[in-house]
Amino acid sequence: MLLSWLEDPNADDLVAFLNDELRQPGRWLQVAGEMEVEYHGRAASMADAGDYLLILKPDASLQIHAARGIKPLNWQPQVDDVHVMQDGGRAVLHAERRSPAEWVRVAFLDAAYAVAMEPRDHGTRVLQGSEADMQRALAANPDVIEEGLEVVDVELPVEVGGIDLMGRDRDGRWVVVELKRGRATHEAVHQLERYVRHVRTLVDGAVRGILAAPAVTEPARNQLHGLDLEYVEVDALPAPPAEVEQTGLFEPAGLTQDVES
Amino acid sequence: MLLSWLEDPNADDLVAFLNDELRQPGRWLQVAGEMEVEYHGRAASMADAGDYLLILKPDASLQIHAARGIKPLNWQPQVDDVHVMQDGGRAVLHAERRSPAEWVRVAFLDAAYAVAMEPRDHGTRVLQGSEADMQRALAANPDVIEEGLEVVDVELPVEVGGIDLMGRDRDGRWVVVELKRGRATHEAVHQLERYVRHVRTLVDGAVRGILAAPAVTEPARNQLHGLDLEYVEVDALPAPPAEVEQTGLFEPAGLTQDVES
DNA sequence: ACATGAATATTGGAT
DNA sequence: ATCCAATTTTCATGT
Repeated sequence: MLLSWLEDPNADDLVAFLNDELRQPGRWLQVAGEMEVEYHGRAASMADAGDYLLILKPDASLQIHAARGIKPLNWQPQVDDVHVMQDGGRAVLHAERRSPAEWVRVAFLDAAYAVAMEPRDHGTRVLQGSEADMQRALAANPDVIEEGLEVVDVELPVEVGGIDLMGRDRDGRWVVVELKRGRATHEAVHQLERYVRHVRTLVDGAVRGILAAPAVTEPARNQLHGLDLEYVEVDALPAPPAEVEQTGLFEPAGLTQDVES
Repeated sequence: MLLSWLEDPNADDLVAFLNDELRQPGRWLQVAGEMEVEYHGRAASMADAGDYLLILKPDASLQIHAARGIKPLNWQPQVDDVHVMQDGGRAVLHAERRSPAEWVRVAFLDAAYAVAMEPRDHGTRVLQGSEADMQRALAANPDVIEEGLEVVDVELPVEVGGIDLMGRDRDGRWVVVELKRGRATHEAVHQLERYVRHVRTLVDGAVRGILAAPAVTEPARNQLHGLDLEYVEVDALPAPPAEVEQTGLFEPAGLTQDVES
């Protein structure tokens, strides 16, 4: 991964560097240091001077991270125009998005470093344990939900939304199944209730509603019972996550380190 | 912002560097280069070798970014333990979280650089235009929703959830108001319908339901009408976002640059 | 620790 | 372009 970089640049050098690099396609930039950040658009925010990390990716997404949290302090999923200029002796970056109309302005008070990378094509990524995976697995093997259950439809669109699994139990009753990959809340119960109520207007005979999830919140479980709906415990992942000790691969040869919290 | 850094380190140097820096509290680390990333926990994922950016913040949050998108490829909001070690000639970082049990493993195939920063205390940040702001503004000035509306309660907890605004109109009828800071969808309509239905079981007389948002999706609007509920357009931000041209502050002295997409 | 609901949610898919 | 639903959602705020 080619890269060029600047340490502790002054405003002139930083402006020149950024303008230079932004002219090249495919660049991935990072600038760290003391900044002020302002945003106007879907909301509006203003951050006083602080030490932040600005990331500008080759896909023209921008994010500014503070020293804590997963989520950026400010961001823009798609930057349509970016300008870098000098303003009052400071390097200033202005990123604009057309739709929705919004902009982020970063004033660099004291840049610690700036890096421009040129990443090669990234590798592929596979993810297991999504709700779609669950749906596929359960559609192929409905017995996990209930002995004798037959799946008739998957992601069946009805007026009030999409029914995850539609089936018939061993007694021929219709069964509406709502899936959640995580702990199901009362929202999931409301969804299921809506679907069941809707299906009851469409078909004759009994209609059962089953919430299938690895866990339910206590209030949700109570609501379920009150509405005469059912809960079945279903895991999102086929196998439980392997522990470090179980794999045996990652025994620390280096230092064992507890992270500060 | 103090920092130390390494360019194009070999496995030994990277392991030593990371172990060294992780021992210090308050460090903010970034490592860029070719990596393999594996995750097991709430889900499971595996990313082939690719150019990524790993960020380990002083609050013990970890994220690994690919060259596109706002969201990281992998992350961990709270790392309880990290180990850095050598494995088959590669530097390997293993980050573990206890609850929920999950881990991320990063194998560095070709690190381009590693930086350790020590950020000072960050500045303060103010955000305008949240739903809470909307709620406050409308509670203080309900005429924006409707002439003569009187707000009786804010965030009123009822069995089926929390009612954003509860009021009475000029004719003394109860009014349930559901707020959305963005475009309201059919989910908001369902929420409002639930609240209105519930309130009707609690009080005598007519109960109106109003969805207050800057916009509604077309299906949601149709559902509203079908349920005899109402929509009022309300902006989340007091003033529209200022354009670059309007401020006059950010005229590019530097290069005007269109970002590649 | 658990539950709840907002978020500049982002992201991918369907229409 | 719009709408919809999942997300390892994260995050703040209650209880």
